[in-house]
Amino acid sequence: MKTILIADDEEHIRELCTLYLEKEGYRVLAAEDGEAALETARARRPDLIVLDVMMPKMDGLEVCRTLRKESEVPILMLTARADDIDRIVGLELGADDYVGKPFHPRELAARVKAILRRAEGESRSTHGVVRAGPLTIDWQRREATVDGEAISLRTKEFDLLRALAEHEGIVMTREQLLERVWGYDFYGETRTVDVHVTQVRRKLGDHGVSIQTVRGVGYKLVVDPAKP
Amino acid sequence: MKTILIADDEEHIRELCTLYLEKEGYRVLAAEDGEAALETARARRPDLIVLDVMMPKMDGLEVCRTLRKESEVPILMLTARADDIDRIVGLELGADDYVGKPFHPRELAARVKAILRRAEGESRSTHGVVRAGPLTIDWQRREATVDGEAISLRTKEFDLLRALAEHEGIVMTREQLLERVWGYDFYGETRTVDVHVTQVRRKLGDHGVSIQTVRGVGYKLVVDPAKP
DNA sequence: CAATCGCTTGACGCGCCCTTCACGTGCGCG
DNA sequence: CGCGCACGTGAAGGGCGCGTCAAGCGATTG
Repeated sequence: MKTILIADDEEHIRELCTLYLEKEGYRVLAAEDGEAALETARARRPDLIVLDVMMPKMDGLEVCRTLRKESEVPILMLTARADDIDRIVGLELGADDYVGKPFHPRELAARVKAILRRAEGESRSTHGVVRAGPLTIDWQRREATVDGEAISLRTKEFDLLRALAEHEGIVMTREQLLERVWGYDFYGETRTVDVHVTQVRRKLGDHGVSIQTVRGVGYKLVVDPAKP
Repeated sequence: MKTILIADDEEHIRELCTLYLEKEGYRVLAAEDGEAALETARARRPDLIVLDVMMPKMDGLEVCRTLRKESEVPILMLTARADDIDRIVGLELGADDYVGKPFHPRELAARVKAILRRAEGESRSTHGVVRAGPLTIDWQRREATVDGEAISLRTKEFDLLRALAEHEGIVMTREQLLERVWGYDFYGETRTVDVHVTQVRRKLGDHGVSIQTVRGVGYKLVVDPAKP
């Protein structure tokens, strides 16, 4: 049986995650701040660690850095800030994956399962690349292609499309997109998202992948199976 | 399992490097001065040796020279002085690579891995040379050429271009470049990178290889496939 | 000791892109 | 069937990221 350590300062998040992860058959440990996380990680040697970035005493980034020097244990970060993401998954911190806040515990459980599977077997074949039908997003090169043809996207457009592509078929609210792409401290209009969606739609063209409006909720990226 | 010998008179540097290298799966030996390094190298026959230039009793340059007469063991030099670099990688000393102090241990680990990979292939053809389209960077001779024509680069410009060329097509942030080229403890402006990029661009000219700005992120080196 | 070189940084200006406003449109619900 | 609300989208403005120049400064060299 695999053991997961989850570190987050909010109790209801720890409880929710524990619930879902135990349902998946994992043993779950919890820590409510960075120092406790580090201690528990060293003492209990979990098979995977979930770290919130924002925590008291020692933040998740610091905990991650410290742990990385000591072991290869897979680490999954929770973050609300899009800015953190590249550093987290990049070489600097060496985390294995991240989940943007707010998240559904089911998604967390899915990622955990995926990471553990990958850690056991091989790894890194799709490093830094997200695919959705004819759409390919390579964020290391920061290039997006549809049907093999490059499309030029501006900063926000790229991040927006990447966020949607990572949740292919899943509806994302404007608030989720704002947090993922703009960061938690963005205080502008939610309608800003709409404008960027329009731009991205125009650039995506008609190649069997599109951003659909879910009226009253948000947007989702869908792949048309009928298209070649 | 490969064995690495690290020689540096500062204990915390030895410890830090040992940590990172062991994490990569190497057995690590340590020596705190030049004579000890030479002794250990002869007795234990490591697969690679990391030498600090400034050491008591016998400096790294001297150790390197001595070892070179006895074996082909790959040697990586650590130096704080930019001036040393030319001699280090030149024919006289024949070190396999260098890392400027201050360096990030992750950087060291990456170079070590690269050298060992190269040493296994025994491919002297790519020894110390990075290619990207018409651009060739021979960092052992510390020469850069475009379309076979040499271009004269200053220290920072050369290291900057090398860093970008080693990640051809991959976006590097200003922070990554600063850490790589300037060292981890550089507390200056990130805009410094921009100025050097401008200089390098000017010297690169228009030969089908260029440094592209990725707005809001950083820079990447791209090769124009259309150019001859 | 003076002269030179290379690195850094401040300043300035340009142009892109983000954001917002405004208005038009169509879907959905009463 | 018509009203209202949610969304699409064009246009404008200005913020700011970046390119570039040049001065200052520490280091090095003759």
